Amino acid sequence: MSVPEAPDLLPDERRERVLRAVRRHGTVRVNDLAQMLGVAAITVRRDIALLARRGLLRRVHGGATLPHDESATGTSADHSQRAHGEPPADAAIEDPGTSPGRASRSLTLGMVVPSLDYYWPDVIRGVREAAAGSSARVVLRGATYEAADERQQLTRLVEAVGVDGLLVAPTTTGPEGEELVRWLETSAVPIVLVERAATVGPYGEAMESVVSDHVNGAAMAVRHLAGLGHQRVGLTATAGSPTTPHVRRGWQKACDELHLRLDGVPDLRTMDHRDPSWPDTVNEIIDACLASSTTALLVHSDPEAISVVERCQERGIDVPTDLAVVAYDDQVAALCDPPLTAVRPHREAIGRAAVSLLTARLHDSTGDRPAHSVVVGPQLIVRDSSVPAGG
Amino acid sequence: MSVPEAPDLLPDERRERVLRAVRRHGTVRVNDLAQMLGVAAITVRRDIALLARRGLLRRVHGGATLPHDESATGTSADHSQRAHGEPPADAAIEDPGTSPGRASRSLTLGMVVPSLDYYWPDVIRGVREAAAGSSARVVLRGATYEAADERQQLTRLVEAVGVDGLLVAPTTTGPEGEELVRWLETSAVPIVLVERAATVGPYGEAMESVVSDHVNGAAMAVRHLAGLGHQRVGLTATAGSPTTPHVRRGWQKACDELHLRLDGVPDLRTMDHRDPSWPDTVNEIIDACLASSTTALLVHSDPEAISVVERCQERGIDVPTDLAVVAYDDQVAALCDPPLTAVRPHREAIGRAAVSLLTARLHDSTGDRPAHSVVVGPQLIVRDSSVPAGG
DNA sequence: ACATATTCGATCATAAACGAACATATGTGA
DNA sequence: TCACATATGTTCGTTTATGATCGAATATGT
Repeated sequence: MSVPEAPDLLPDERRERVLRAVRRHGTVRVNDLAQMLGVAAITVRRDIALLARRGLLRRVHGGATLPHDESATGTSADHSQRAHGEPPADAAIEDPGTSPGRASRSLTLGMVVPSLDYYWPDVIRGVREAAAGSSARVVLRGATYEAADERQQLTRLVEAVGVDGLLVAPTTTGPEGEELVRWLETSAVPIVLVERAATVGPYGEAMESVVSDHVNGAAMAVRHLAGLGHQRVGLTATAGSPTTPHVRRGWQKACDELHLRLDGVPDLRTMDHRDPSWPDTVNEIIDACLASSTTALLVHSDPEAISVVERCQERGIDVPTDLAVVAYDDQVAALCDPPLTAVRPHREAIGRAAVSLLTARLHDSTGDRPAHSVVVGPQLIVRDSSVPAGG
Repeated sequence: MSVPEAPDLLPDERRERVLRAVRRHGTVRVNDLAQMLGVAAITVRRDIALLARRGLLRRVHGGATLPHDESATGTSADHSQRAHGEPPADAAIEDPGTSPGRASRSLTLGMVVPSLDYYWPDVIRGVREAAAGSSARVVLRGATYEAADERQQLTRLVEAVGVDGLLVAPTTTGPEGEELVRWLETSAVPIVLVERAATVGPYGEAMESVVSDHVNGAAMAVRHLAGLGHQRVGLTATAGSPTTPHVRRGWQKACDELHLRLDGVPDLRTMDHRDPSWPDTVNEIIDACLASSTTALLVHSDPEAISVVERCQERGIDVPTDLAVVAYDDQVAALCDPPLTAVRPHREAIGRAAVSLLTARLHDSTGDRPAHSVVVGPQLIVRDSSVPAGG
């Protein structure tokens, strides 16, 4: 369950979100929305009243639902004529160039993700939305980070469930990873890797994949900080994460390009914030910055970033004046005080793109469709932890 | 202090930036913009009001968002077509009858390619096919490799033809390239780069693009040759081509990975086969291979590869026994005798993917769709110029 | 039906955003 | 140089957005 998201939105943006929530879930409760949007219930009510007046949704006691007949009102530009009851699909539906009369047997897509509590829920949401938009069904399996487990899940999905294609976020590092990829290669159904990439075959052809451009994401953070005048930008990243190597590469690349010094600048790999040793680690991180007069720090995973900022404040180090902090990942970064500047991989877009890619392949009739890889650019959300003035 | 920027811009430039910010982020806040642009809030407000009057964005309390029916009015509304008296701005009060959802209005896509006689016809075919599949219209313009020319074409497409989006294969190298990219950034319509990539903005965000993975394409060729036992794999590539750097990088990378020697191995950049000096160049290429006992050669552009093979045969050098040849590009490679093994960038797929990407963006209603880049994997077509016996 | 728990909405208070009017540049052309 | 248009910033009163309070209205369970 995601934390109450509280980036202060424009009134109009908020209403847009209310509308999206209604379309996605069919019905919404005032209080849920209020909590989610970080505003008072009365505000949500007023929003709903406004939207209802425009015919965009229907007010009911306790919340709102989809309007009964949308086409009659005609006031909505972007979503009309959706039969009520079927929520979704303001998603980007990528039509794979198939002609309209194509056999539209509804597809079943299998998805295996390494965890269900971090990062992936948003990806899954994107998958769900996009799948609903092309009336495909999604069968979800959560695996641990053990490759054997993943193979079991995958086998089941293909053989027992009979999915038409797979979205897989597998372990691709280490020996089991290699083996898993080789196993995937032999799969009977098309596969799209999600947030992973791999090459297969004797010549090292690329597998189909959808990934965030973490390299450029990290580079963007560095460029932002360099633009603010910082000469020494440090990095700390959780050792276990698959994205860490990419973040580090992007950080290095951008520092090189901008001729920022790297000698002595912290480049740390740490446990994550749930590890018992974390409190000590935070101090070490901060000490390393102080010792090397590093004035800006990119912190992989926003919970860790929040932790660093809090400790800085306890130690009398002002953020952003003494140390500018940018979080890599934007799940909870907005909730910190001050709100953290963060690089946000667009997780829903990843999910949507993965479905697009897989359905495009499944609909391909030519048979010589080459492997497509989609790279989704992260966004840099500038908040207060990096810029001195107000925001 | 000096946050992102402070250079005082021309009013018009500033408005372009406002517009760009809205297009990039979906919504913007007056205060954020004011700070970013280094002007007072009232100025931003006035800009927003002006732009809203032209229908280029929608005013909301606290900022601005994308206009509701962007594709309908936004692009060509500027001068032609529309009487001055009627600001289409309040088309925000949607016309009920005409637009029952944005998907219905057929799109017009503009495309500018650097040439019409090599490589691009197949890309264009892919574009045409995909566009027809989603009943979009394509307006094509050929430009030379001069950036000024491209800008003229692009301006015309946007302002006179009124395209909804652009597929552009621009010059992105050299100073004109930089400038062109900056110009593209301010464009009023979404853009997808084709076979090019670029980053924009203060943080270097990626532009939307569709490219062939020439790096891995070349690497695949090397892996193929290494798999056949070759220890020294040379490269020759035409100096003028934009793909050459990628091919070279892939070749180097694969050689490194496979621990193939690079010292003394030919790494040549040449004129193309229409240059008067080409016949001499071919001999030099072959001589370089003989001199360094290089037994395999990757040749950029298949006409050049054919030429090399023919000369080899004239000189009594057997292909593939004495020298294995792989062509990079597969337009005419199959017609050689022996047929050439070739790396084939899937040009039609490039075109199709570009249309998919652009239409997906044009249909996006959320406004926070991040930049997607599609990387299409080339295929290695193994023929007789690399494998000795029956392949 | 009754009791209880929510939910709703009128009203007021506060904060932020807005815009009219005026003031101050910064050019531009006679 | 002056007259004049344009562009921008400042002040201040007005409008909009939001939250808190509290009595009324609406569900829900017995």
